[in-house]
Amino acid sequence: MMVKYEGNDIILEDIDCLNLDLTLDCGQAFRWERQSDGSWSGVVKGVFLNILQCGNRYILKNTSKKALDTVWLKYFDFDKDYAQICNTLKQDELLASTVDEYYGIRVLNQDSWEALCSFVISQQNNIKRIKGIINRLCREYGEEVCEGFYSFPSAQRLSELRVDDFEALGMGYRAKYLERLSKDVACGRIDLKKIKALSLEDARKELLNIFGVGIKVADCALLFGFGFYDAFPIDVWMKRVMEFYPNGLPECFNGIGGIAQQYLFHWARNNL
DNA sequence: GTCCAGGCATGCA
DNA sequence: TGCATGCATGGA
Repeated sequence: MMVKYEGNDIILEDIDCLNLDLTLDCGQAFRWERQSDGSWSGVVKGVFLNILQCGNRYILKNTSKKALDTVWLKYFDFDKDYAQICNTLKQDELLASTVDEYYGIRVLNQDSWEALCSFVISQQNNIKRIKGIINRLCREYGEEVCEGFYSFPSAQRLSELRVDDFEALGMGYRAKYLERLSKDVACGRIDLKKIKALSLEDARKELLNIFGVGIKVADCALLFGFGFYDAFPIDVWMKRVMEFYPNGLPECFNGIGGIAQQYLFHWARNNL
């Protein structure tokens, strides 16, 4: 990767395998908004970004080296060798064509608190509605970082709310899950940093103890928010995909199953 | 009107 | 341990 600084903008070049349109709108993150010029705007860890892709050139507008180093390098996982990962995954017959067709999907390194809340909300829900609920949550209880763009509210802030407040955002029966989760994280009964340091197996056990978190939500949180690239969430779409793997998942998925999953999920939603 | 969406908690066997 | 059922909401 090459980094250039032009005024307040930062230009990144020579990045392999990052298609912003696919990555920011494939159901792993729910808060990025596509602008009329084709760029994407969003807030991560309280930091705003507008980013435009022109081929293999990425323009980060009006940002800083500090933001790049502390937030965006990790979020987009620029250190990971995706070319190599994609080659490995293409040993699988189904992924051989799928990876080419949707080349450039990356698994984002999201904030664990935001990811956990997001996927609790996601259960038995569709992506459009999930986005609406999360946006209302941020607008009501987050802080405005840039005009019209809000941070994801902290557990501390959400712990002050009552179940009715969550219901008013349209969360339905998931309101009670968010209410308890916020209070448990705010008071320290659930320690997300500690969970992040555990093994995949132990982290999964911890998440499964949370009210409103089952296997699917736990695996999504582990993959998208806790850095476990081997987590393999199975939702209604992936259940359909699993029929293509009657003998179990191939060996080439080992350690990177979650990335394989993201390509298969996208393929399933477009083809099944 | 019915069915479905990045499912889970609960009760029961 | 495994299975059936209820659950909020809005779009198709």
